[in-house]
Amino acid sequence: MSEHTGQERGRRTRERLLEATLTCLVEHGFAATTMQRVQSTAGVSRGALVHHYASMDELLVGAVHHVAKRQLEALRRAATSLEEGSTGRAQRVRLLHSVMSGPLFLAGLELWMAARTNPSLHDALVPAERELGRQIAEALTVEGADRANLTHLELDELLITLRGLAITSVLRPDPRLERLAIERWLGARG
Amino acid sequence: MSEHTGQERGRRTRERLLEATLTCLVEHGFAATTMQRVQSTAGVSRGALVHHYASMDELLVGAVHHVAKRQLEALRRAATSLEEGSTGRAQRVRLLHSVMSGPLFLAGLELWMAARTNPSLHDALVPAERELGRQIAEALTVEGADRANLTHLELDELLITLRGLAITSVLRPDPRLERLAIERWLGARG
DNA sequence: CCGTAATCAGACCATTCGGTCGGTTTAAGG
DNA sequence: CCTTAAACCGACCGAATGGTCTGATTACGG
Repeated sequence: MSEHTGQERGRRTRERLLEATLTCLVEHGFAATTMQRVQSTAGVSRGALVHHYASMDELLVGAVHHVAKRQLEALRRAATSLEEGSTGRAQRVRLLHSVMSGPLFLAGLELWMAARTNPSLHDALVPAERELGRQIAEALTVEGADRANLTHLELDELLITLRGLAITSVLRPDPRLERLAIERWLGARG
Repeated sequence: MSEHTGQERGRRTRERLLEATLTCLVEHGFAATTMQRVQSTAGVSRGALVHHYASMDELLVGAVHHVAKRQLEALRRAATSLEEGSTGRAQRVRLLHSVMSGPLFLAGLELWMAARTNPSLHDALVPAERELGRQIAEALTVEGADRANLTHLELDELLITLRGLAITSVLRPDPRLERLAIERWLGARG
């Protein structure tokens, strides 16, 4: 049962490297996320890092997909409660909010900003984010509950608000304002 | 009349350096905004840069105040149309939106994100942003037009939406969605 | 006119960066 | 068992980084 196969070992190393990359992004920011910091955070040699990710760009692209994957996992795990018929839009919004905050989202935000001026990151992030959006929509939709499900447009609008909320909270955390903004969003659409 | 005085020369140099810093932030991002790039963009020697801003942190703190100043100038210039009694909330929102997009805001956004993990930048940005918010509120308020003026809370909420809009547009510019989000915000408060 | 302080110039420095490379270990297959 | 390839190691490299330092130039008060 103990998976000590060769390719499994490589897989684990890559996982540790990507996880370390997210940690660095969250704790030190994009500018201070260097290969040396990532390797020491992961507890991995330079050779190992460079073997799996030949350049910084490759590592960052890997991080993009990793963070998307992790966010989707988190959402799906949280969304199981939806299947049990329990109700409304408010719950969906709360679910999405939980994914659009916290360390995972912060790492994604750093990559998002960096992608603006980094072509290879940009080329990886845009389609990844598009796909993530699709998966999120799917995970939040319950067959038959047409009244509570969100349209694509509503989802886009909600994402905008949540992003604004997240980036605002980065420097000015204000739970009261957060709750209020979400309440208003819900209230505005009856 | 020609201001060739000594301290005026220094002031101009500082101005060019700060302007070059904003240019670098917008065109290359925070991570690639180095002292060398700033000095060559500004067309200034290393000695001059380091004379006015002894460290990178000092330069960035200077940039924070510069961008705040420039944003406020832009808003005030645009807000003159308000004084002439011309109406409503929609115009205020449009005004604010014009300040919360474009290169100037982008530079501020880079600094905002960087401030999360840079203490001295954080210490400079938080109070500066608070003050800017205050000044913005003032610039948008017209005495007597109580019905059209925005409350502090409404302003905070609007800023959240506009920030979300801005950061979304960084990677997925969608004028249609932008307009829609703003319309909804206006409509929701009748 | 002179001294002094601000401004500017650019050579220089230690450190860190991303990336290369030769060699070793480990696992898989014939 | 032996070959082969993937995984890993860490010394090494040139380039770029933020920052220091010595002098030159400029402006201005006395």
